[in-house]
Amino acid sequence: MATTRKKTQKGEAVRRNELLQIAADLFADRGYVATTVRDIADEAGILSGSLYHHFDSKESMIDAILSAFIEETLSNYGAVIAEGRGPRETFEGLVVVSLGAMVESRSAILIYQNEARYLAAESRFSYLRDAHRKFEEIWTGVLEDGVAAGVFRDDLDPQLVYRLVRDTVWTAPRWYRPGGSLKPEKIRDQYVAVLVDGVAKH
Amino acid sequence: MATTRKKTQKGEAVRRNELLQIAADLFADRGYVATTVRDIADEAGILSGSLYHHFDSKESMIDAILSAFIEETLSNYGAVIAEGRGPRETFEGLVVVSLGAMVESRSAILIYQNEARYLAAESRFSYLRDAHRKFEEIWTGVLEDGVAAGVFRDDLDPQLVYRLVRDTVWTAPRWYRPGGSLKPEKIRDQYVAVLVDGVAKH
DNA sequence: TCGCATACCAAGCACTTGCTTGGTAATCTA
DNA sequence: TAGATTACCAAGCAAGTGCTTGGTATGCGA
Repeated sequence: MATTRKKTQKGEAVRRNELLQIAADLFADRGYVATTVRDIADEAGILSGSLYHHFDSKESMIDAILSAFIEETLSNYGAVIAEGRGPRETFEGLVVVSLGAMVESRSAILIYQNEARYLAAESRFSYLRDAHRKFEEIWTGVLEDGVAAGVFRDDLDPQLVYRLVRDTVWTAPRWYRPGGSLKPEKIRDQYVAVLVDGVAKH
Repeated sequence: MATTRKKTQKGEAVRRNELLQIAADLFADRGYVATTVRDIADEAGILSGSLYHHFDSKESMIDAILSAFIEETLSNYGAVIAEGRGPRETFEGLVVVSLGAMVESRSAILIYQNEARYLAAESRFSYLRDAHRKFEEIWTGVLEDGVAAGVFRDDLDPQLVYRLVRDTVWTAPRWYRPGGSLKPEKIRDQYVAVLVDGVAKH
């Protein structure tokens, strides 16, 4: 009867997400330009034209991937800030959730790192510039608080240290291998230790 | 006559290097795959077919760019090691020359960062894997020395910290703008301060 | 059981890609 | 000054690109 208002044969959005995951893995692996719609279709076991039943274009695929990643990351950052702890703990929290995304959103991070720069020039992807600015504001805000509170080094340049830390945590997915012997917890602990000691006043 | 054994109308290798620099800037900017031979030729003021008078293929261009960069970097690292100073000073020296390359070899670094991973799979570019291994040996060697000497933190994992530092210094060329208001010396000082304090024992 | 939406296939179009070919004006060498 | 070399142009080819079109088998709701 009709508790489910709409129900298709396989779950309308399920297949779409499957295809997005396949596309994301390929984009991350080979690069967006080097990945063809035929590559994606092959991996999904369909023909290239059939992708256009689910998506307007190849571009709309990377759009969906990047939008979801940004939304989730901003949400995670917001949760850390909302805890309202001290600069040192908040900084550590941002590092931890960034490295945590390495496990859950590895492909999306790699795509964001590799493709966002030139995509952001197109109006369709202007939200990338907004996200970029928000990320920077969050990180530099915490760093400035820490300097003002006297827990971070006096000579710390928030913008430069933000870039250092950002490059560090967002580049780790390049070499991190899910399921490998190098556990994310160990990476996290070493990174937190070095970065926190690096920014702290001694 | 004839102190110059060979002398062509413009200096044989000069034009080749001009074209390589143009190609490097484009590869760095748009990515190797996304850059067409027509792009390179346009920038050089010639037609695409004319490039093949100077180069066998598009691939041989990126080959020449990466080979030169690796040779120079290994040479620079070797000079730092050869000074035979302590782990802390040697570590600092490696950071400094890496960031120095950001100014002189910016495009090559970006290409190495963005394209080396998948190129290394091809036999033609197997030297990339060798270089990668040498880089790692140099950095982890210094880190291990520092731990053994008691100047670096006891819990330091050389391989992980190498990756952190490597990602940090080699990613900076992504946002560094030559000739901009942000001077390389300032970047260098901040990075050295944070990284050295991050790895040092307190 | 009928009508319809879903999820695909088969074929191919317009365009771009790296690269090749045949030729030519300018310069260097003997 | 004659021949060779250099550095390019003009034209185009084969392969591959994203995407479109028209069609079809399958399952769902009424």
